[in-house]
Amino acid sequence: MTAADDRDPEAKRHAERFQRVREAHQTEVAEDYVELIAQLIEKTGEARVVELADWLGVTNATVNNTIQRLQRDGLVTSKPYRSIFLTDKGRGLAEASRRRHEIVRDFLLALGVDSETAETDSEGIEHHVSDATVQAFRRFLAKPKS
Amino acid sequence: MTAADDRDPEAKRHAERFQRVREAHQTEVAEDYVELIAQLIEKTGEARVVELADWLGVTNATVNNTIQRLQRDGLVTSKPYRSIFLTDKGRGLAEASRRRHEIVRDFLLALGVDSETAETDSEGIEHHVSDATVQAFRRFLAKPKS
DNA sequence: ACTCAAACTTAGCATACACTAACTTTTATC
DNA sequence: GATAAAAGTTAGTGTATGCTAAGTTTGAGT
Repeated sequence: MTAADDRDPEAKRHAERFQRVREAHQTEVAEDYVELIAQLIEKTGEARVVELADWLGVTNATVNNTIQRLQRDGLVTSKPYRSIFLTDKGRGLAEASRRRHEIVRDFLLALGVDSETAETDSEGIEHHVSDATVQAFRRFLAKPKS
Repeated sequence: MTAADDRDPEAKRHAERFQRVREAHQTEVAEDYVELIAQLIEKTGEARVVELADWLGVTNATVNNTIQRLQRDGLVTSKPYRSIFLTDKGRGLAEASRRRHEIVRDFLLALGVDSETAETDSEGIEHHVSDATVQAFRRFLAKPKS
């Protein structure tokens, strides 16, 4: 394997970063769903397909589809025509997502971004901030404001 | 249309945000490609399939596929077995993406994030920051450091 | 000018995520 | 308790994004 690895090392690093972004993509939907499911359960006592569809802006059929994948992946449980529950794993992911989401949103607000933008952008950004960046956001939030 | 719109207005706002994130997703790949194509052309004089594949960490076949879509969308031109060129539209998108990407990366660095993390996270974040947030990042960068 | 490796393309496949349309189950109301 | 509306499900479709395997074209070196 002398020949195989003589790629431009910069290209290699670049490619690795992209691969990480692609991986993040695969968990985005799952994170959004479990986060929302947790919120709905907290707020209304249960999470139903129509509610999820309403909050996500997709059809019932799409939600159903996704819920099946989440179930396959061990994040939720649900029986036909019944409401949806989080597994321990799902609850853990929901908690972590919620915390990260809040920090990103609060950080943007602290930076002077208007609240509607902070809500929207944090929704997209939250899935792409590593722990190191979250820590940096936290440090900024902890700092006195001048 | 009295009945159709009596949804929870909070749900409605939430759904709209998600729709925006979903839309951003559709342009992410295009942005990454044209940004990289512009860089390769600048650096080496041309953009070839193998190079793109190498820098993106995907196969040649995947690049080919994507290039065809970009061509359909008017962002690049290319003839079989030849190198890839940006259209005016593609160049415009590449420029805008590069600028936004740089600001996000510089912002993270200024915040104290280590450089490898800044590179990786900015790659994911850049597609989800609105103009308003970019402005906030800019303001922060312009500010004297204490 | 031949030859062969590298580059590129094509075909076929898989998964995620979205949709509509049609159907079934549950539930609320009379 | 019958029935209609609401909720949920299923089937079928489409696009984006990825892959492997097999083929074609180009171009470099002899």
